[in-house]
This record gives sequence, C-alpha cells and structure tokens, in this order.
Amino acid sequence: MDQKFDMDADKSQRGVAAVDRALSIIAALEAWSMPRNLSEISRATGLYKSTILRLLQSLQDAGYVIRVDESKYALGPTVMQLGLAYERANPLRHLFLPVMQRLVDAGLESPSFHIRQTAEERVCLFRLDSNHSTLDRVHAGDRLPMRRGAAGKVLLAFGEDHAEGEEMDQIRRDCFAASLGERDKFCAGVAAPVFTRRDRLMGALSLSGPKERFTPEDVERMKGPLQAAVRELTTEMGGTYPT
Amino acid sequence: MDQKFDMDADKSQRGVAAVDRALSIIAALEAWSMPRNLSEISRATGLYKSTILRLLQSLQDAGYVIRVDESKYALGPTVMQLGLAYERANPLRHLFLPVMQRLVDAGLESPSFHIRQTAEERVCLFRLDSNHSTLDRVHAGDRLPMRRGAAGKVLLAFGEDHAEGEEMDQIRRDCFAASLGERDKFCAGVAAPVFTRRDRLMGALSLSGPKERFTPEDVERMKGPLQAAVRELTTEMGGTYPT
DNA sequence: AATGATCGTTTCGTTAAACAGAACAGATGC
DNA sequence: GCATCTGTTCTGTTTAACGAAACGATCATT
Repeated sequence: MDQKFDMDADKSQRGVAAVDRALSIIAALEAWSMPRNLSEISRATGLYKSTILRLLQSLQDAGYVIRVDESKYALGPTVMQLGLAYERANPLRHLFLPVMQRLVDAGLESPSFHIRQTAEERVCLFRLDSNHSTLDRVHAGDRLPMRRGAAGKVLLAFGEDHAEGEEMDQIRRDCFAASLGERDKFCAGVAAPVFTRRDRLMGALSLSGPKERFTPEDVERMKGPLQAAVRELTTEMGGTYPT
Repeated sequence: MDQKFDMDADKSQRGVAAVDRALSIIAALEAWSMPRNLSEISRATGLYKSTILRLLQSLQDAGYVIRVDESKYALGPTVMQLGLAYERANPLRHLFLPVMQRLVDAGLESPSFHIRQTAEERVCLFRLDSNHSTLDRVHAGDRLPMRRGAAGKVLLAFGEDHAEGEEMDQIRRDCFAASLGERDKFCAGVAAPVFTRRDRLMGALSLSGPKERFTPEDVERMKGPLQAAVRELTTEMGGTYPT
C-alpha cells in the first residue's frame, strides 16, 4: 500500500509531536490488515527506525500494539477495548444510526453527523455510506473545515456566535443548507441542524456525495426526509424544532 | 472514581514519556462513561492542565478524543474505528472466543489467552470472565511477567529458547502447568500450550481465578477440558499436538 | 451583591527528552 | 559469496515539552 501516514504539517505546531508520531504508527497499522515489520512502518510513516522503536515501546506498554512473529507489529487488544468503551459511552449511536440508516434505505445520499470541535473545525461523529456505487470520502473521526461544506455552514449559522451574513440568515430561516463543490469540487451536500434542550445546537446532519447527484431536483427531494430526520432526532434529544 | 492513571514509573524510562502521558489521558476517559473536564483529567492523571491541553490537541487532531459541551472531553470516533480494525485484522477472536466460552459454560475458571511479548513479558490477548461470583483481575491488553503464572511458565517451557530445568521438563512432558499464588498470592491458574504449524508455539491458554478454587481436585478437574480445548485450537491453527 | 474557589486558557524560561543518524551484527535473497 | 535489508544499540545535539504562574471568566456560597 502506498498511503503515507506523515503527520499533518500544519498541525504539528499545536499538539505534541511525539504523540502525533505515535498515533501515525497506529494509523499505519490500522490501514494494514496484517502485521508489519519495522522497515515497512518506517517507509509508511517516514520515521526513523530508532524513533519508531522508542514509540513502539510506549504503545506496547499500553497494549495498543503487540509484537508478533518476533519482528512484526500489529494492533493490540487495548484498541478493541477502547472501541467497546466508546460504544458504551456513546448511546447516541443507537439513536442516530437507525435514523441515518432509514435515509440510506430511502435511496438518498450518505448521511453524516457533525459537531463543532474548534472555532475553525468540525468533526464527523457518525457516517453511513449510501447504496450508490460512488461515494464521497468522509469517515467518522475526520476533521473538516467549518467554513466550507453544508454541515459546516449549519454549525456556523446556529452556533452560539450566530454568524452573520445574508447566507447565514437564509440558512437560519430554512433550517437547511446546501453546498455544491465547496469542501471538494467533486462533492456536494445538504445539511440541517439537530437541536437539544434549551434550543441549543447539538450538531448537523448531512447528506453528501458526488456532485452530479445534487441537481436542484435532487436537493429538493432530499430536503423533506432530511428535515423529518432532524426533527425526530431533536425530539428524541429533548429539544423542540423551530417552526 | 478514585482510580489513578499515573504512568507506570518503571516503564517511563523506555518509551516516550509524552506518549505515555497521552495514553494515560485516554485511559482515564475510557474508565469514565461520561465526558469529563480538564480539572478532572488533571486529578486523575496527575498531569498539569497546560500539559493536558497540549496532549489533547494531538489526541483531538487524530480523533481519539472529542470536545463536547465546550469544556468536556470524551473518547472520539477514531477509537471505535481502531476497535473495528482490530476485529477485522484479528480473526483469531472468532476462533478462540467460542472455545473459551465453552470452558466458561462448563463452570470452570476464567479463560485467557497469552502470547509472549518480550523476553520478560507476556500480553493477554483475550479474556473471558467465569460465571463465579469472584474473579482474578486480568484484562485483555495486560502485560504480565513471563517468570510467574502458569501461562508464563508454559510460554517459557515451549518457547524457542526452550527454558531449562526440572520444572520446565515436567511442563513439557505434561503440556500443562499450574501456578498457585505466584503472580499474585490470592490467585491461581492452570495453563496449556496452543501450537501452530511446524510445531511452533502460538501461545498459552489458561484458566485462572481466586486461589481457594484451585485445590488438587479442582486442578485435576480442569486439566482435561483445558487440554481438549488447546488440542482443538491447535488443530484449527494447522498444528499437531504432541502426544 | 460580594467574595472565594474553581475553571479554561495562555505564556515563557528552562532543561532534559527525544531525535537523527550512524554503526553493527545477523538474516535473506540472488 | 556477496549485496541488500533487517533489527538493535548508541550518543551528541537541539529543540520540544514541560512546569508553573498569571489572568479573566464562571460558579458556588454567604
């Protein structure tokens, strides 16, 4: 595989570089389905072998990585347990995924749910793929920009800072946003807000996919089911949807 | 909760301390089922808030942690995806767990499967709890000593360095080891080797629990089912069991 | 309403943690 | 047998990371 796991250069200034390196090793192991040796990890991550060995010591100690066949490394049982802990702690999955699945079953585009993470970024919490043969590439865990994409716009429009501007006003009136080719020129999406108690924004549910499936007719067709879904989720979250 | 997540002092010399710190934050979030704020994380891990913030930057960038309610932190979707990747990459679970579950259903003690990790340590890959009301505390991911515990002895006896000594010879003859109060004075266990192709040791399957349930009669009663289980697993792994 | 405690965030001087890179012995492939 | 690749170890150098304090905001108590 030729996917590189270099650390994102513009992010290395704000966290801890050694932690970034360690997590890039885990990401490389995750991408492979078989244990890999030191040199393969070095090629994939761009890290020196001595650096990798030091980092692997910590990852092995914590059970994130195990060493098998004396010289290969693989994901260890701690990642499984973290996954289970995430499921235990996150009952939202059991609420959101059925609603999202119904959107898929209705033949619409790929649903995702996003929340704001920082002033400039959102994170995708859940993502299902549509039944179409082509998809836009978004995964749970992805960090995406706030200022581009339908979901980002919804988060800006309904967030606490109540972003200003004609476009934001329109989104607030419609409880709906569309974005054609903003985040990525080949992709498009529509989004609507999910509220929780006290009229607070919880996040944005979106439908996204390749741009050619977002004609004005397509967008109009998706609006109803999407808004029905966010109304249902808002009710379940103890919120009331603005009329 | 009062569980501390301080880094293990004797391990901080060999990995990367910043990575150890970051993983201790994840461990703290895993132990809680609700999002927690900075001060709670600080109390639990013993780390300074400024240190935690820096580490959290990296963890958020990679999706291991998300920030919710503006000031609380929780496990993020990347840990779920790692858990799924681990399951995908580790078909052994689907082979081992049913066999281990049958040992539980037979009313025996808690089964675990261990592999060697370093010269001095083993790692528990899988663990099921018995149906008894008291258990020994072992979890998947735990690092345990090679020189103590029944599973450790089995790994030494059948490992490539073929550890010497009367006790090791006996274990090799019986394909079985028992350990009463070695790893922990209140616990005991029995273990047997699982082989794979070319007579190579794969790991050790053990049954363990509180010591008082390991009388000579108990040990004798567990030996048969345990050895039947490891024979079955060895056959499935393409190995042949020494007669 | 005032006050104290606790929170999240930012800053920066210091130091030792972490790195890069080389060297080496062993294994593998031709 | 030789070239290449591997895993492992070592160490001088540098800067990454830390600790600790300060600050403004929020919350709880009186």
